[in-house]
Amino acid sequence: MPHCHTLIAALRRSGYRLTPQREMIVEAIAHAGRHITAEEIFEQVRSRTGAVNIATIYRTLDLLVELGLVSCTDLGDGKIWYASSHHGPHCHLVCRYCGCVTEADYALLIPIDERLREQYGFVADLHHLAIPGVCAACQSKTNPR
Amino acid sequence: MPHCHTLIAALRRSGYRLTPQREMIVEAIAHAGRHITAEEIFEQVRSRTGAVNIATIYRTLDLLVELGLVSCTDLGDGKIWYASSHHGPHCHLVCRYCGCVTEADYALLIPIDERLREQYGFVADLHHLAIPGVCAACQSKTNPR
DNA sequence: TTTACTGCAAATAATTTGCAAAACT
DNA sequence: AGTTTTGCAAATTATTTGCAGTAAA
Repeated sequence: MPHCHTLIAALRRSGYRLTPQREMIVEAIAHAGRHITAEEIFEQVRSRTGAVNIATIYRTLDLLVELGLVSCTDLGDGKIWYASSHHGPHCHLVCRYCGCVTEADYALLIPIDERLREQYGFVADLHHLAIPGVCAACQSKTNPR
Repeated sequence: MPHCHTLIAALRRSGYRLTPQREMIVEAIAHAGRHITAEEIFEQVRSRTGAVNIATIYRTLDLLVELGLVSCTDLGDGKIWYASSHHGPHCHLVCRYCGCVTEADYALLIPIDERLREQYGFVADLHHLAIPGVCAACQSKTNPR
């Protein structure tokens, strides 16, 4: 488990205390290998020890995001999805019918990044962009207009 | 006020009843000329007559969205933003510091639209995409890493 | 007159907060 | 020891829902 150690070390280096709760939360995120919600982390940690509170999960996540160790994305489903910053950039294709989320190549956003910077002076955070639409599987189910 | 009449006519044509509440809600959206929230519509309509319920606003908005007369966008601030479909396609640049929202040209998303279709079979709904980042004004306030 | 629509009030659901007790360093 | 961090429970916020009464058609 090398990656969660990096995160834990970063927490320490920033002057924050290492508690068993934080350690377990960090491990849950680092080992997930995908985006997870606060609730999922809560369930996962609770099944290991029983001793955690959902408020602690939220507070720790806020901290990790602020330190830049974890990224968060709003996929428009009312929850916030978290992932280790180690998880490379990509965008999320969110289907409005089945709700499925596909990760797409980040490269196709690069030209947009540049143009937003030039034309609007806007530095976009495209590393976890959520794009709504209809997935390939749901294409046929949709009534053609 | 020609545009709200279009929406009202469309409601009628679809077999829905025209109530004073719906009329006022539709007018609020059509005349806003920008995206507004359910709460804003509520306040606006209430100041005109006092007789509306927030639940009615939500139910009417759901209906209008379903009929395709109104579009809704999640700008990641916990609210849903509504606009008349008459309001042309564009994307929203949402600043994560000051929260300001800038409308950007839709044209720069067209290449992405095409590539998502080709490579992933995903038909993106980019007409009101929200892009998180940092606006020009907040650029200087941010601590350079 | 029929039944779609509204108002009201209570229910959700995810997240946040205040405060006293517990535990890192 | 001293301050950070946690747990608990209550608060918040945006939105939804059940149901009985009201009003378009």
